[in-house]
Amino acid sequence: MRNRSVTYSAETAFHALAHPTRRAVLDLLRQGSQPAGRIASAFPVSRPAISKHLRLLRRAHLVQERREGRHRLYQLNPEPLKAVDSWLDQYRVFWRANLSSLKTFVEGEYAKESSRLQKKK
Amino acid sequence: MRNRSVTYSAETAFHALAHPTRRAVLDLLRQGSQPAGRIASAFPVSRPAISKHLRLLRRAHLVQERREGRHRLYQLNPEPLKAVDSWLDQYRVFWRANLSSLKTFVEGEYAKESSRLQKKK
DNA sequence: ATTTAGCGTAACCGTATAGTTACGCATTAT
DNA sequence: ATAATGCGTAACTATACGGTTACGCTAAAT
Repeated sequence: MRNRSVTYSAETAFHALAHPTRRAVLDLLRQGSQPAGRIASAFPVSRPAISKHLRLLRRAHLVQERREGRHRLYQLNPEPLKAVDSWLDQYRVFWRANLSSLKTFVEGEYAKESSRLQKKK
Repeated sequence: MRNRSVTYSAETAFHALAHPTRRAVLDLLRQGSQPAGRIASAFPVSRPAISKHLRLLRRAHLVQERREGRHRLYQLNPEPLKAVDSWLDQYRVFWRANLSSLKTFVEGEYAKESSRLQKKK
């Protein structure tokens, strides 16, 4: 079977990652798939609360659900994180560069724009 | 002067990045610092709305404000993105690994847990 | 000295979020 | 057949969020 690679939007991924509990759920799942109840018991909030976080993670395709008897096993799917990674990619050059030289560059850029700014109306 | 490197929490950064407009603002600032008004004019929402987004980005230390006469120049600060990057780092191994072998690994992990799961009360 | 420009903040509003408890539906155990 | 387990969903509540308009302060322009 061919390795069909799907691309996910960074949009839903970023949104899903915004909540600390959801990031912690993913962190937990790095150790292996776990049933919903076990995931819930790892957090100080109620089971339905976790259930809702899991739904959001499912929608973001960050986890996959698999029914196993009366259990629902959640498995990590790291694919959408690639989109986050490539968004970050555009910024790596900025934090890798020497910061003071970056500052100079940025200020230079604004200087260039400055005249245009004045002219604008 | 020493290069004092500060570490920022991933928490506020993730939260700030959750909104598409704020990510777009950062994208805009990659081209160089800009005054608030110019930033606002690049978006279909009102100026106060952008002002609030900028406040959030400021709190996350993703931008820095600098007064220049009656202008307020906003400058990108990529530092907190490092925290996001290192969070992602723990996941790179997962998406780099062959997915089918990852699946096998994860299922194996659960199998190992399985007996413990049964015993739990 | 007034006026205009640039921009943040306050007050307000509708909607989304994150949490709760109550309930219901499968699946396994007895 | 009945009871218990695992887990999602509905209904509800409080708070956060993102947007708006109105306002006010400071800096430049006239």
